[in-house]
Amino acid sequence: MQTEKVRVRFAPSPTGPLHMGGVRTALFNYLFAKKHNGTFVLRIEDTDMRRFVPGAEQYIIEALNWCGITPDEGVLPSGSIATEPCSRHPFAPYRQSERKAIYGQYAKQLVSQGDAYYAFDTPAELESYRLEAEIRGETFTYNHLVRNKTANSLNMTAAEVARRIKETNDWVIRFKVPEDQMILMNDMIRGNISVQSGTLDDKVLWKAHDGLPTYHLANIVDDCLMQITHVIRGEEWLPSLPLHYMLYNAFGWQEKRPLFAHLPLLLKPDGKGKLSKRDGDRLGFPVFPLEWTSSSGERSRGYREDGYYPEAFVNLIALLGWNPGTEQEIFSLEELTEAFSMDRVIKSGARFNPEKARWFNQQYLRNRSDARLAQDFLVLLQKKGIATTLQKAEKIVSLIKQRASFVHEFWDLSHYFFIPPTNYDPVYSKKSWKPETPGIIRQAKEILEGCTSFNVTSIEKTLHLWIEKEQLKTGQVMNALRLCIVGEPQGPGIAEIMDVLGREETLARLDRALNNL
RNA sequence: GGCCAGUUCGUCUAACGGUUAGGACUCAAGAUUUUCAUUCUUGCAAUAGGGGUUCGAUUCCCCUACUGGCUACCA
Repeated sequence: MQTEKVRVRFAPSPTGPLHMGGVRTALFNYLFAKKHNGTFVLRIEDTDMRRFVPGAEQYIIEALNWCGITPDEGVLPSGSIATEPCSRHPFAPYRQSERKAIYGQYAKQLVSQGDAYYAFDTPAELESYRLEAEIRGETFTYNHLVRNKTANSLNMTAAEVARRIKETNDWVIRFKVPEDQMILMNDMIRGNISVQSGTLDDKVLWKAHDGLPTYHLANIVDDCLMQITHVIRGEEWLPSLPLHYMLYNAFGWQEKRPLFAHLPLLLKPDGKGKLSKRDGDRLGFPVFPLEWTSSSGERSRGYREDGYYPEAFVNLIALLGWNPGTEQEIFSLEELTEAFSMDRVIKSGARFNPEKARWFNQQYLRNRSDARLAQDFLVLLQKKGIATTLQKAEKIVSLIKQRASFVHEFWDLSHYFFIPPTNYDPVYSKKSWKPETPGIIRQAKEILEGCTSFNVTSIEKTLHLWIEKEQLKTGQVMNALRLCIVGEPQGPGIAEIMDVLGREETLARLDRALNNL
């Protein structure tokens, strides 16, 4: 076990918006770091220039920021990636494209040690190997059998190699996987894993043309240089773990090799496979923390724009693949940090459930103070062109909040406070508007006019006294009043609504209903 | 196809050899209520299959099935 300070990193590629699985990986890294008083580093792995997407890096930073899982190292206060070393960011730059100069020597070291080699296969040649294998019903694996037959630095003189490198651009550096070696690995979540090296292929470490290493080389070199102690990443990386172990061994870095934890994947709510961008559109829920518009103008919705609280979002993704072992389900980021432990991470993939996501937000909405909700409500009302006071907004919020999961639902739940009903729910009318009802409403009007102070308790008291005296049915009267005032069978207690509306508006609505029904 | 990992209610999960297999979401029923909702109560619903090991397997081992990932000069 490491005795030095815990250092973890989240190392996304800027190939598009980070999806919720990526955020979860970042979150677990963050939680692990905080739990152990360690450092959470953000590093941008942009070694594939063809897949680079402008704006993706900024999106990643903004998304993490929205979630409150901000990196300790790698990102400047301005929100940009640190490019110059300083006390806070000692290993800058943190963008791999800016670290180009570093990787070359390590690739060359492996070649000169005999752990890697120059391979001169053209793309066309590789393609034909694949085709041949396919005809035999196999998948082409670039292994020791292949490297013995192809043109590479293993089977030519140094002079020939030098000549080839000079003359062509079609060369890569491949890792030379031992022919027959049992690779023993350990994962913090899965325990011991072993694999025969003979089943592995000679992965490309250095690409032709763009002068950049592949993920594998850059990742190992940077993790070592940046003194990363724990690599927490998605399960899709598990098949690369043997290569990464071999790389650490080849460099003689086995002492510095971090501990690995491969997180279970997030799966589609239905059907097969891991959660993808498309599922959101198809099933009607966001897969991204923030809204994203692609260069082609295609828009993907975000949790933020859908009205989720970042706390709720973080809470719900934290419980996908991890649980505290208690029955607690609602956790602040601080509580998560306290409760998190890697040995309670689940091994199997977690199917995402959008309904439970809603429920989480509902919990957070309920726990918000009326004052805070009223602020948001006011903004929403403003967009509808409705002016009201903070006091009134707060009062209405307190009456409707337990019916909502999102703030944007407030309007549907409260419009009748601001706009009198123009049409009356037909089913409800049929049920509550009887021949004798107009008479009752007229009487109710008089009663309400005479009600000394127009507040909830006095309205209720007055109404009930009258109902009792006249031997009316409570339900009959209340439903009729609700029909007149709200127009539909929904909402809080009718006295509460009258209280908010005020005497004048209440009576006006009764008159209106009398004329229209 | 090959390699690796996984498999408890529909979903998220608890139980790290001994429980009537627990909780949450969803759904259903009931109670409360002037409507809707809330709240409360109850209910439906699971150890993939087959072999072992053991006094006893959800739990340990093996096989099969299924699921997922990977199999690029992508990460």
